[in-house]
Amino acid sequence: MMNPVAFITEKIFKAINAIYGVELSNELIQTQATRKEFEGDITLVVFPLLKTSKKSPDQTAVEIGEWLKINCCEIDSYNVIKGFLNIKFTVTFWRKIFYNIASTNDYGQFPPSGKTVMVEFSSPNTNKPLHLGHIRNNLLGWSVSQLLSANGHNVIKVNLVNDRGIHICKSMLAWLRTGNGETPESTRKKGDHFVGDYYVAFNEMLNAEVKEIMESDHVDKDEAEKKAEILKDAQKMLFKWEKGDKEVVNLWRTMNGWVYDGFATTYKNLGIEFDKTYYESQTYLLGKALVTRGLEEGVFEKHDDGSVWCDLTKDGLDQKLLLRADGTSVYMTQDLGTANQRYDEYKFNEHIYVVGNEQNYHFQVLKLILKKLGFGWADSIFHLSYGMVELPQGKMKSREGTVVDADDLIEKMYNTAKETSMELGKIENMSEKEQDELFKMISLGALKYFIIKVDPRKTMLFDPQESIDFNGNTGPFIQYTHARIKSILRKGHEQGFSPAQNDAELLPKEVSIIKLLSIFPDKIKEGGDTHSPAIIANYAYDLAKEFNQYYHDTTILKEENDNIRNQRLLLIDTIAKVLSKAMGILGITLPERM
RNA sequence: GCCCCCGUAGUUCAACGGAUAGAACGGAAGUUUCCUAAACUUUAGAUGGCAGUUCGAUUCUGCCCGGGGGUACCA
Repeated sequence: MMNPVAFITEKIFKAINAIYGVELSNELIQTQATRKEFEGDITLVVFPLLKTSKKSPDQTAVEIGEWLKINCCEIDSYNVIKGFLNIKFTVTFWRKIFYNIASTNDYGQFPPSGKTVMVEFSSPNTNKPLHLGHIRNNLLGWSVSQLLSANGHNVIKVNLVNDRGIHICKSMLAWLRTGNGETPESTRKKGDHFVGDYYVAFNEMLNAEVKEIMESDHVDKDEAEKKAEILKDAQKMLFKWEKGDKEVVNLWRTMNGWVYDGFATTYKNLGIEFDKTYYESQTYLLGKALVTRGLEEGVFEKHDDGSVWCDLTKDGLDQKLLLRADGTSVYMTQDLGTANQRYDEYKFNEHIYVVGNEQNYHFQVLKLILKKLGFGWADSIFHLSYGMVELPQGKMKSREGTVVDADDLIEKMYNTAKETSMELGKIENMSEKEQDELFKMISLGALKYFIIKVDPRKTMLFDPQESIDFNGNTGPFIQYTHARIKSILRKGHEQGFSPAQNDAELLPKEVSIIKLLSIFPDKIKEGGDTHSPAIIANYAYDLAKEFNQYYHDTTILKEENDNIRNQRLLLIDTIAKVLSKAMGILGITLPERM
């Protein structure tokens, strides 16, 4: 596949070698797309080359430009402005690039790299339904996985379900006390919401009891919580669970089952699936062996009370607890164990954890300890740390009831998509089923694009009202663009036209679209390297916008010259294909009509 | 206290150390005889502050101001 940037970089390398007799490292050859206000396609920044040329910026630029023009037939002309060498390729060159792209199957897909990448994401607790924060996690995890696949890697998507612990016991206890034997079926509730409601009920009971104790015993909140019977009961239940108590385990199984049914629905609605699901109840004991080993090797130390620690003060960090005084393991212990297990299982080249940035410290420590234990693959762990999602009124707090529920949100988006589409009245001739699919497509496209287009590392603001906007830099804008292209192609086909490559002339706008198409693989690569699907999202938007402007001031179907018309049809057909591939990576499907 | 992240138009987001800091929404004014106006065109509007490094700083360094997160027996 010919890439204009790689092509010109190589030519410039040769030019410098010929003119100055120096073999320059590629880092010094800095190119960028030429700004619209100047003539040219690709621009060389000559400042880094001045040390080599020992001449003024303009002189250097002219010398290189002149050499290129004489020695490369692909270069049409050049101009120099303030130390920037603007290079313009011939139309023949661009046509060749265009032809390559148009005839490439699955353009943007890299050949197999032989690398295995594991991506862990979602990682829900089983005591409450998924919320907006999980949605960002899920969408990120999914799109990064797709992006890495496009880069040719063998991707394994895994979920780690936190299905054990005190929080689950709280829901269980509340259900035993107030549930009256109700089930999701009997109440017609989604399983995860059903269980989540008992978690809320538990906290209400706890708060009531704490308040009582605070008043009667005149103690503060922390002290009162320690005395609360209901909390002790929950802890007893956890103890029973760990001992394998039959009744407790059965209840646990039943309630978790309800939650899994609910999760499955939400994942399906989001279009997300995993290759493998790990359950913490099956892995929480892992890691203890590693602690023993670390103790033997002197990497860890045991305190007088029996707790085990890793001293990281020499690395500029704190002391880290690995085993409690009672011998039970903590989060870190489990993660050490599961990472080790997964490496043994898959021998991954990279393991990405999609986890919020409040755990930056955790992953810093995790990698460090794995290294201290002598695991060379510790360096292949990458924490894809994403920022929080905030609401207009501030942070989401489950205690204050300001969480945005995932299922509610999906439903609201659906209804808005429906209303808007109905108002526009362009879908009357569709069947109910087609309409339903379209509304789903549009609402999910809006939601996914809105979240993915933001740099993962940044805290983002989610305004439920504004996110349902379908204008501007949004998913539906791109979907609409795709539907229009398809519509034009259908119409063209009806009239007996078909997309075809020939040597018809290319308009400047067409060249700029081809330029944009030619950098798609670079964007896939960049997005994969930086683990940022946002790059793909913004690229797709640029492309869609470019099409809209192009279509506005060019004739296609009415063009009388067969060659020109067919070439233009091929161009927009190629745009549709690239849009489809790009959005597919983000988990967004594009409609044939809307 | 210590450690980490962030601060860009009224708002939400962009910008490998590169040219005159880009979009979108919202505001103002326009466009509908190739598909489908969920579109297009024009217009006003921003780098928290002070130094430093550099040919060149939103980007790198230091200090200050403002916001968020973490911080040893929660996950």
